[in-house]
Amino acid sequence: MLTISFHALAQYSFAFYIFTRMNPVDKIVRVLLPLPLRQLFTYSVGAEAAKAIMPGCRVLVQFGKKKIYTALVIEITSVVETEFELKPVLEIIDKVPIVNAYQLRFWKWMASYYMCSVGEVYKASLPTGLKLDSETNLMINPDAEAQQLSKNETLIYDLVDTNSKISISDLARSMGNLNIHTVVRKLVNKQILTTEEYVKDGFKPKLEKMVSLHANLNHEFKINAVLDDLARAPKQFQLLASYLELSGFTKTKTSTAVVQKQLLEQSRASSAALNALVKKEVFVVSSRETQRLNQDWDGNTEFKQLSVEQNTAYNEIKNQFAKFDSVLLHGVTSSGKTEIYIQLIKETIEEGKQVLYLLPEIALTTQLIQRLKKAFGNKIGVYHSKFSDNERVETYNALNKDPDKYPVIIGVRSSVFLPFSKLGLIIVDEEHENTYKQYDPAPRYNARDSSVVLAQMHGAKVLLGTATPSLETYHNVKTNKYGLVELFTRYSNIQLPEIKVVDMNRVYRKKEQTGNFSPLLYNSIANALKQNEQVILFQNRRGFSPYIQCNTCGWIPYCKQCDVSMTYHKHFGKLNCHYCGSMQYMPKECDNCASTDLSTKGFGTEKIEDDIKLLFPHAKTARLDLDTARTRKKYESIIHDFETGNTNILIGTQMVSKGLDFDNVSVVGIVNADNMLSIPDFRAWERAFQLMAQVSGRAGRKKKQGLVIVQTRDFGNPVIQQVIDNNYKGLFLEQAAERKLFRYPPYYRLIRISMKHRDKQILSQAAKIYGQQIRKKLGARVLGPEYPLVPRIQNQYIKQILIKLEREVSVQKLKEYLLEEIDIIKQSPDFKQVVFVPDVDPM
DNA sequence: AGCACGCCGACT
DNA sequence: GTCGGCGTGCTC
Repeated sequence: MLTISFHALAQYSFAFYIFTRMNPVDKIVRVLLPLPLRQLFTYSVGAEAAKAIMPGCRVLVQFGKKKIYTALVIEITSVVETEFELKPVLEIIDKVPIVNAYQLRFWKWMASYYMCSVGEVYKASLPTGLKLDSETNLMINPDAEAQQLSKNETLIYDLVDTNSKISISDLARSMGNLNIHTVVRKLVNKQILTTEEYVKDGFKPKLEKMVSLHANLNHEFKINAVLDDLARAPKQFQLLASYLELSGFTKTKTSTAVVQKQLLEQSRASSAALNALVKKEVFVVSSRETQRLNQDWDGNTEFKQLSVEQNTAYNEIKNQFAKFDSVLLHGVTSSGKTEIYIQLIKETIEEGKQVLYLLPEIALTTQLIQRLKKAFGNKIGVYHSKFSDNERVETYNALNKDPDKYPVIIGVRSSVFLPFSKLGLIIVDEEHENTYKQYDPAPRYNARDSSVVLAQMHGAKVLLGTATPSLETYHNVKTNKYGLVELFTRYSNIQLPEIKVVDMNRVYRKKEQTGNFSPLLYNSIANALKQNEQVILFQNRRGFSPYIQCNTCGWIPYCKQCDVSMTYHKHFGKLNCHYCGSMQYMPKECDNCASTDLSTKGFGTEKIEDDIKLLFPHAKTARLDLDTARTRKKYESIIHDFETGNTNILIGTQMVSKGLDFDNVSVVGIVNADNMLSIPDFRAWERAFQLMAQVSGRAGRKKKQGLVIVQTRDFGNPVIQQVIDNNYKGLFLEQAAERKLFRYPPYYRLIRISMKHRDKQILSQAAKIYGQQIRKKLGARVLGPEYPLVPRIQNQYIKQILIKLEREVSVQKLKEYLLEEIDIIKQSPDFKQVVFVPDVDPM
């Protein structure tokens, strides 16, 4: 099976070579490089060494003048003669393949569907620790002769001198990312600097010290003699006694090695005492490889009894799986979908198959992992970008070596790349989430859609779960591609919250507002606090205010590199561009008219927290957004504080809407629904519905109905009514009709091609010509080119072309055609540096 | 992607 | 006249 699939990948033909010169080598390998290049490359390898290589193994190769990359072997063949000398494989990293045939097939599909190279997929697939690449280090040549240096040369010389050894990338960073290559090359040519190519260390296994008895102590009487000798050294005596206990010697009379850390803890002895015993030849200390990953489960597993409704849904899912490969589980928030998943997972792993449980990036909470650990203990592997890279390598390797080590993987979108060999079930939880789509860098894949394909390759089933399905998925249900199971009762009869809408136009007209709060929201918060209940406030915008403005002349500060207004962050006292991340100080006066009358406009989470602190000085508040929860630890501690009641009011962006269960939240406030509804995107209303429905789902307690307050100036908006009525089907029908009319997904496929260049004119020209060219073939399916909402990011102008394709059109040939046309445009000298970025099924 | 080669304008 | 910036093309 392996060979067949690898051949399928060998889309790159050998005819490329003209065999002119005899250049016999023992064996050659064709390898894949982690680069956006569409070919494989050939390296030579000695016949003896070649025996150790298999397709799917990594090798180190030099590519270009300097760089060393981790390439992946695709094919091993006999000698051919090439017109140029082949470079040799520098090192064979793996004895056993670390990429299997399923993965390669999946990569190939992904590259062609998402219009990128297989190398780019390869790069995205392996955790960084498995892709060693080289850096160039610079050092001073001690024998260099003194000579006159230019300004930049001196600067670089000094930097290398003070660091004694510095990598080119570090040097470039300290020089402000200037073009340093030319200067460095000159210094190397003058023999002032020397270079050294070194391969960065990748994965390092974690070592653990183990203590065992010295070989001399092979009889119980000898041990007893030692114990007698130690009568006057109580710590050492205690150590040995503890050892005998821990190693099981006391019971079995045979001893095994014991973890040093554990031994020291148990005996409360110091390492000095241990060293003394090593010296006396009582103990021997050795190291062994250990896991970084928590294996702390006590082995007890626990399965909750399914409720009647859950059980019905569970059986229904199984029925549907008999007819469909993919099934949507449409269940309201708190309907207990997780318990159903657990049941299905249990069954799948009992059949000896693997399960992949996908979650959107942000929702990967301790809450859910704990619940699954309770059911499956150490059978669960977690794969998450906020785990350290070494931990991810461990999970990858473990899965590759032993498919039964972690039969259940919980992970974010990139876990579709793990080395599965016998998937039985993929669960895509919160399937509507847009974090399943990667935007940058390539591959711009959607993990939800990709897992349907991945499952097909393994003959596995896919369960998509959500309270608010994406239109795409629901459409697939309607057209009989996916099965459907509905679950509309909440677990343990928690009532759905009551949703009240406040007309903010009216509130502002009557000047009834307190800060940004209507009387209803204000009073409800006050009430909840009085009852010792918790409040969640949702505002889909971070920072203090989205922009500031001069009250005299209307001037608004914009980012210098992007055409977008700067967001004010009070905490840093700075203006921040949310597109390129650049910061600048809050201006004291207007740049245009020097007036000092500047005011903040609009509001974000930071402003709301500020207001709340003023209005409810005794309430403990926390903010959950990208600024406060940059790391997993910070995110978890904010959630933990709220769970345990340490904070009363949680203010946040969409982060607060993700699959969290709190049981003391009585009020949820959607502070401003309008900025969700007014986004100029065809998915805006769908997204607004999803967000509001998900946030609302956080309200409600066991015995008390929760209250959701939606503040809006767009009182009559149908989406708001649909949220109030919890009317998903209404939303679907209305939105679907519009999508059909305006030719959008799910009825049409979209491909968006973004073009970027520093020069506005050149960009417009290239975009126009490309548009005209493909319009010849595609006609009115091509829209644009147009400037996007933010037409310039980091000094690059951007134009976009949108292609709307009927579902029936065979897309594969068309994608190839689109790429060919890009190549043609880029042949023209003027447009060589225009960057084309194709995005299939954009979000 | 990343790196070297080569063309061309700015400044001793 | 040289130095350093940036565009062009190739990498087994």
